This record gives sequence, structure tokens and C-alpha cells, in this order.
Amino acid sequence: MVKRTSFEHDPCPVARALDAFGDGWSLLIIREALLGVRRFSEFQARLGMAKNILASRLRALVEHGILEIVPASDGSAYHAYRLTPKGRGAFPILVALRQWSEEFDAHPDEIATVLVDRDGGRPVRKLELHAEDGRLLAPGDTTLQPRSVRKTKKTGARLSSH
Amino acid sequence: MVKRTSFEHDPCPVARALDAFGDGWSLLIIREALLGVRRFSEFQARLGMAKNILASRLRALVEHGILEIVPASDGSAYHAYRLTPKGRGAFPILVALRQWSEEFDAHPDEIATVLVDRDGGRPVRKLELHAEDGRLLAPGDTTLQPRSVRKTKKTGARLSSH
DNA sequence: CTCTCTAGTTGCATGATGAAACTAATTGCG
DNA sequence: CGCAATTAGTTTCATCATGCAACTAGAGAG
Repeated sequence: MVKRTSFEHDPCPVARALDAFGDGWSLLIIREALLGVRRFSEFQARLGMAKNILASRLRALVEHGILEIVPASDGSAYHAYRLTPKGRGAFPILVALRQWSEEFDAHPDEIATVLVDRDGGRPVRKLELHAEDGRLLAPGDTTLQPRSVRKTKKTGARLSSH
Repeated sequence: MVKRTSFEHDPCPVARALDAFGDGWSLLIIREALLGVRRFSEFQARLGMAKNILASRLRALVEHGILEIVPASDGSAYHAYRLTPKGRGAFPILVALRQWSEEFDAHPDEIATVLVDRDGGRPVRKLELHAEDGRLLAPGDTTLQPRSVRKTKKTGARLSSH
């Protein structure tokens, strides 16, 4: 096999997600779709990407159930690409990427936009990870456990140890 | 230019982040690093990737300031790759990817691990996005605003409209 | 009916990826 | 010490993906 390795049946959920949009363009297409873009030509114009690549990415995203093809809302005979719930579910991934850049980029002054609370216009907080009981968790407070094991005596590998 | 387009100077922070790990392997390397992996051979064995690709990814991650080369902790003459704070900051991205798979994957039974609260062993909650005043925000409650504009009368483009 | 726009496809050059073989320095071991 | 095995890569080569430009079929506009 010389093909780009597929993570479709990898046991790690991170790898499985990367199988859907682990390339440079898919998440940007989803970003535009979240902003309301639905037509081929508009994706192409806004992202400035080659049309053949766009066509193949759109096809892949439809196959993955992230986009769906619907008749154009303006009544024309053309169709449009609309996000499915699965596609809209990628929103936190985009926020996480955005916040990582905002925090660590070498030239944050080059970043053009801020994600704000629509009602009030103030920047949002950083994404938070909470325990079931509501405590705020840092990376080191979490552990990976085998799925089948429901409740054992904390034998998982520690994250970001040392 | 026929090279893979670089987003290094793109105004969108999502694109800038993808410039660092918008390929299939980088985030998996960071995942392993978060689990404590530091040596070339261990990355190679656990990820099962070609050694030349691993070498080039590690080089790129070091250049991006996500990993740093340090003397091996066991006193040997070899060196190790350690996450920088910038690299550890990618943790929420990995969590977002994981939770997206957990929620939308077609075969969730194939997912091997669960992210749990280390102290208690219960699965963590979903990542939450809050407004500055603490309100929980859904995707549609947010807007993108030009960075320079601090406080105007809500003219940003709505996210996930329609 | 013609002209333009939309949404692609096709062809070609080049870069990235993957498998396997090779190398050089470093350990481990008897 | 001497030699085999490990570690951390590099090199080579085949194949795949990406990018650009040119082309095309169908729809809409006038």
C-alpha cells in the first residue's frame, strides 16, 4: 500500500476524525459552510483553491456525511452543499484551532477576526473541559481508559505527565 | 507555485493552525507526545508510520516550536522530543477531534478509549464554550468580528445561520 | 439564439507520501 | 575489548495528491 494511510478503522478517535478532515482544506470548507457558504463557486472564490481539488473535497465530505447536496434555495436548477448535523458538530474543532492560534501564534497581529458572543459582542472565553461533577479540568487531570473497562482503579496512562 | 499552499500568513487563525498540523500525522504525533512518548523509535513503533515521514514531521514540529529537542532523560547519548507549552496547548484540539468522533462516528464501538477524569475515572463532559459573563454558547450564538473593531453594533457575519 | 455563468472534468508538472534498503553512531553483552 | 543489536535517521524509488490551466456541458440572461 502506497496510498495515504487511512485511519478509518483505527481504534483512536482522533485518528478517525483526521480521516475525515486531516487534510489542509476540509476544515476550511467547513468553516466557510458555517459562515453560510453553500455554492461551489463561492467556496472556490473565498478559499482561492483549485477547482478540481474543491470538487474532490466536496465529494469526500458528502461521502463522510458532513455535507449534503440540496437543491439551491434560490430556485435555480443548480444544487448547494449544506452542512449536516455531523458537519455542524465540527464547530468546537474550529474553535479549538482558532484559540490555539490566538494563544501561540508568533504574529497574532496578523489574525483578522475575533470570535465574539453575538449578543454583547465580547470575545468568548477559552474552551473549557469539565469533569462530570463540574470541576474544570487541565490536561494533566485526565486519563485515557480502555472503553470496555467502566470503573477500575485508575490504571490508565496519564496524559502530559512529567 | 505548485507547492502545497501555505497558510502561514493567512488572516484566518484556523488556516494558520492548519499550517502547523494540517496533515494527517502531526496531531497523532502530538497525541503520543501528550501520552509521554519522546523517542523517535517509540513514535515510529506506536504510530506505524514510515521513518522518513516521521523524521520530516518531527523536524517541522520542532521548527514550529511545538516540539523541542532535549537530551534523553535516561542519560544516553541520544536525544528526545519534548512538547513545548505551545505543543501542550494543542490538547483542546485533540479533545475536540475525539469528541466529534465519539458523537458522530458511524462505528463508535470501534473506538478503543475514553477520556476520563483522572480522579474518579468518570468520562469528561463535552467541551464548553462560554461567553465572558459565563453563559454557555451554542455555535449560533457566536459571530466573527474584525479584530480592530472593539465594540460596534453587532455587524459581524452570523455563524451557522439558516 | 447567442453569450455568459456555473460547476465541474481533463491533462500535465511537481511535491508529498510510503515501503524498503542502507548507514553511522551507540549500546548491550559475553 | 569485540561483536551483535538498537537507535535514529537518510536514500532511493514508485505512486499518490495537489495545483494550475485549459476545456466542456448545461443553465440563465437578454
